[in-house]
Amino acid sequence: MEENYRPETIEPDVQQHWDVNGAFQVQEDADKPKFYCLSMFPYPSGKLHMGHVRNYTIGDVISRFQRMQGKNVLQPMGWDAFGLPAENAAMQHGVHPADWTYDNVDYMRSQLKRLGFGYDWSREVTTCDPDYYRFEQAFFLKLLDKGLVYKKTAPVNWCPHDQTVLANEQVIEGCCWRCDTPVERKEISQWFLQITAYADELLASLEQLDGWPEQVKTMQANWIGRSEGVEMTFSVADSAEPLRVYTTRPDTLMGVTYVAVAAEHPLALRAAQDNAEIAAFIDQCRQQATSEAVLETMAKKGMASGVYARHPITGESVPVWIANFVLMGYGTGAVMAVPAHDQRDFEFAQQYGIAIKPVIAPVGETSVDVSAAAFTEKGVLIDSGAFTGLTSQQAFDAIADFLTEKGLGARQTHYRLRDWGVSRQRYWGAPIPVIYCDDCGTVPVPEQDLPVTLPKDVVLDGSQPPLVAHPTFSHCQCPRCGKPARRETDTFDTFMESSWYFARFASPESELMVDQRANHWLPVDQYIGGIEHAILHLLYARFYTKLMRDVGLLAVDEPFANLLTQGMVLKDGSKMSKSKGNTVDPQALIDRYGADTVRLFIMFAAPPEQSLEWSDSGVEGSYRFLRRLWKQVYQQVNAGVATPGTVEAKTDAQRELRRKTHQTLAKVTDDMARRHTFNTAIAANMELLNAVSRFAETGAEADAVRHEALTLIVLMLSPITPHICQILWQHLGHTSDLLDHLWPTPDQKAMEEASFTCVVQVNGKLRAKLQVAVDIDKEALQQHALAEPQVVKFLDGKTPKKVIVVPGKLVNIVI
RNA sequence: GCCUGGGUGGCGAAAUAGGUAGACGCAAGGGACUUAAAAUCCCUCGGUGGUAACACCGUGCCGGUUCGAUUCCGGCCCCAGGCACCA
Repeated sequence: MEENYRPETIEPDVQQHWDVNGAFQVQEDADKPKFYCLSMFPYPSGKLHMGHVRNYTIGDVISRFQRMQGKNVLQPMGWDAFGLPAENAAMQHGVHPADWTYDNVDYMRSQLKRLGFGYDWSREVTTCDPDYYRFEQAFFLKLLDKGLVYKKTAPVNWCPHDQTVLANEQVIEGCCWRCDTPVERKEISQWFLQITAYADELLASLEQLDGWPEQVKTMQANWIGRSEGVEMTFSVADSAEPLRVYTTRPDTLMGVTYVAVAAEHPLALRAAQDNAEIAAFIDQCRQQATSEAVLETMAKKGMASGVYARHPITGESVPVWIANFVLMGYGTGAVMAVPAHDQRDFEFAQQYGIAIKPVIAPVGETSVDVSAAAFTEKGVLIDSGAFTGLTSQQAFDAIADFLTEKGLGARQTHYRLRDWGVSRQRYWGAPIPVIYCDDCGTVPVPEQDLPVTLPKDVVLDGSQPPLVAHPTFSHCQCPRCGKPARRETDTFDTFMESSWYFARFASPESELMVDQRANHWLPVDQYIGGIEHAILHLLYARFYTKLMRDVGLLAVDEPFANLLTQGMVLKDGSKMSKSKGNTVDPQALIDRYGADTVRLFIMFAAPPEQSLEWSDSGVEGSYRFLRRLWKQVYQQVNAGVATPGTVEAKTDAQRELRRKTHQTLAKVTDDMARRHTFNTAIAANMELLNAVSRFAETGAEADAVRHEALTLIVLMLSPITPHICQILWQHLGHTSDLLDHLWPTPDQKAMEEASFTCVVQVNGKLRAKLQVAVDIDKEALQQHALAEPQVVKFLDGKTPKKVIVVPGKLVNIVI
C-alpha cells in the first residue's frame, strides 16, 4: 500500500474499474426492490457549476446508499438541451446552437464522469434530438385532439427596434437588454395547454405527497390558488358587451365605486377612438413588461374612460377607469373596485379623487374609519340596502343568490393558476407540429409526417426569427386539401421536454414515448433538484404525468414520491450565476484535490436543503481529513493487520472505541436514511477517526477493534467518497465488492453505556454535572443533585419550590 | 407588491421530540518536530470581569407562554428563492 493518498492516480483507476464492469447499468429485476433516484438534468450551458456538483453529489450519495440497502438502483442522466442561451451563443460567437449544445454536452459529460457519479449512461437522453422531441410533438397533437390544447392571444415583451420577442430575463428595467429600447407589451396568438382543467387534482393530490417538503406543497397550493367567488356582469351604457368581473368579496359589492379595465380591453380601445388623451394613455400602458413582479410594484396609474357601468344591484352609474395594473390576458381584463375595503383600490381612489364608500364594519360596530387605510377584514355590512346587518359570510351567500336569480352573475370557483402558454417565438426548441391553411384553418401535422425536424441551415443574427426567414421550412402543403399552406414557426417552451424526461429514462430507446418499463420504475423514489424549481417545473411535470396517465401511457398519478429540494450555492450572499460573475469553477478544485475531496466538502459544508455559502478555504480541510483517513489505514495495514476474525473488546479503551464506533454507525445510518443530513454524518465520522487516532493500544484485540472502526468508517463514507473508500476497502483485506456490500447494522451490545452525564440546573441555569448510573432511580438522582456543592451554594439554606427530574437527562431545581 | 424559506462565534455550521448553546470543520494565535520550509502532531479559541474558582451577558429586534425557549406563539427588521418567456 502506498504511504500517501494520491487521488490523481486512484480515482481514474477506480472509475475505469466501474466502467469496465458496467457497474451502474441496471435492468428491471423482480428479485430486488427498485429504487429510482433522479437528479434534475442540467441545461448544457458550458461547464458544470457548483450547483450541479451539489445536486449530483447528493443524488449519487443517496443512490449508492440505497444500493447498499440492497435496492436495484436506477440513476440516469440526460440533457435539457433546448433553450435560449444556445441562441445567444450563436449570435455572440457565430457558432450554431446545435454545435454549441453538443460540444457542451460532451464536455459536461466528461466532468460528470470525472466526479465519479454512478449513472447508467446507456440511458442518456438529449432533448434536442428529434428522437426525443418527436414523441412530444405526437403527444401535443393527441392533447389537441382531446381538446386540452387551444390557441388564444397573450401578452409578450416586444422590442420595437429589434422586432423581436424578449424573455422576461431580457428586459432590464423596462428596456431591451441588447439595444436599450423601451420594451412594449404586444398581444399575439399562442398555443396553450389547459392545465386549469387539472387544477383541482393538482391541488388535491398534493396531500398524498408525504415525501415532499411542506414548503414546496404550500408554494404549489398557493400558486394554484383556488378561491370561491362570484362572477358578475356590469352592463355598460351604449355598449352591447357588458363587463365581466370576478370577485372573492361579493359582500363588498355595495361599496363598488368604480370598475377598472386593461388598456387592451375593447371598451378602452373604443374610448380611445375619439379621445387622443385616452389613446396616448393606452400607448403608455403598453410600454410595460408583462411580469407580475413589475405589475405589482410599479406606480399605479389610470384614466377615466368617460364610460359608465351600471351597478348590478343599485343600478347606479359607476365610472370605468382604464388602469395600467389590469392585464387583458389574465381573467376577464376587468376588475370591480371597492376602495373602502381593498388597499390597492383605496390608494388608487385617493390618487384620483374617486369616492370611497365603506360598507363593512368590524363585528359589533356600526361604522368604520377608512380615512387612512382600507378596512380589509370581514365584518358586518353597513349602508348596504337590503343586505345591511348581515355578516360578510351571510352577505356572500345573499348577494351571490340575488345575482344568480337576476341572471347577473353566478358563484364560481376560480384559480390563480393560468393555462400554460407553450408557444415560443424562438429557433432552438421543438417545432410545434401544426399547419395553417387558408381554407382548412389549423391542421395538425399527420402522424406519418412526424417529427417536424428543426432545420439546421438557419441565419441567426437577431434580425428576424430564423424559422420565419428560412427559405423552405414554413412553406408546405395542407395535409387536408393539398393547397400551399404555412407551417407554424413557433417552438415549444423547454419545460415541455423536462416534463416527461423522467419517464423516458425507463425505456430510452423505445419506439413508443414510454413502454411498460415506465410503470416498473415510476414513480421516481427520490427526486433531487434546486428549490428554484419548486413551482414551475415540478408543477408541469406533475401535470404531464396526469396527462400521460389519462391517455394510458402511465399508471401512476404522481411522478415523484420523495422530493429533496437543495438550497442554492451562494457566493457573496447571492446565487452563483454567470450573469452576476460570482461563479467558482469546480474543475479547478477537482484538478487540485480530486473528486472525493470536492464531494466530501460540498456535502459537509451545509445540510442539503439549506443554501450553501461558498468559501474556497475549507476544501483544504476535507482533503486533510481524507489524508488522515488514508494514513490511519496505512498504519494499520503496514502493521500487518488485515481481516482479523472476531472482535472482542477487553480493555476500557477498547470498549470505549467500540461503543463510539457503533454509536457512530447508528447515527450515520439515521442521518443518511431518514434525515439526509450528510454534514452531520460526515462530522460523526470525523469524530470517530479522531477517536481512532487517539486510541494508542496495541496487540491482537486492540488491532481488531481498530480494524473494525476503520472498516466501518470506509463503509459509511463510501457513498460520499467512493474512490478512496474502494481502495482502502481492498487494503483492509476485504475481497467483496464495496458497491454491493450491504449497509452494516450497529451492534446494540457494544453501544450500551453504564453511566450518563446528568445536568443539574438551578432556575434553568446549568450549575453542575453528575456522572450517574443509567438505572439510577428518580429519588436518588434528586437527592444526588440537591447535595451538589454548587446547588447548596445557590439554595443558601432555603427549600426549593419545585424540583423537576427528567430521567436520563437533567434535574432542574426551582428556587 | 404577493407567496415560500432563512437569520446562532472571525467564518461554514451543530443542538433530531421544549432540556448542557457552539459538536465537526475553517480561519487565527501559541507550541513541538525540522538546517529551513512544507507537511504532520499538540494546546487555546463567543463576549465582559476575575490570578483563579467562578459570575454575568449571549442564538436578528421587541414582547409572550414555560421550571426551562436557538426550538412554541404574536409583532417587527433584514437577507434569499419564486412570481408564469432564464433553466
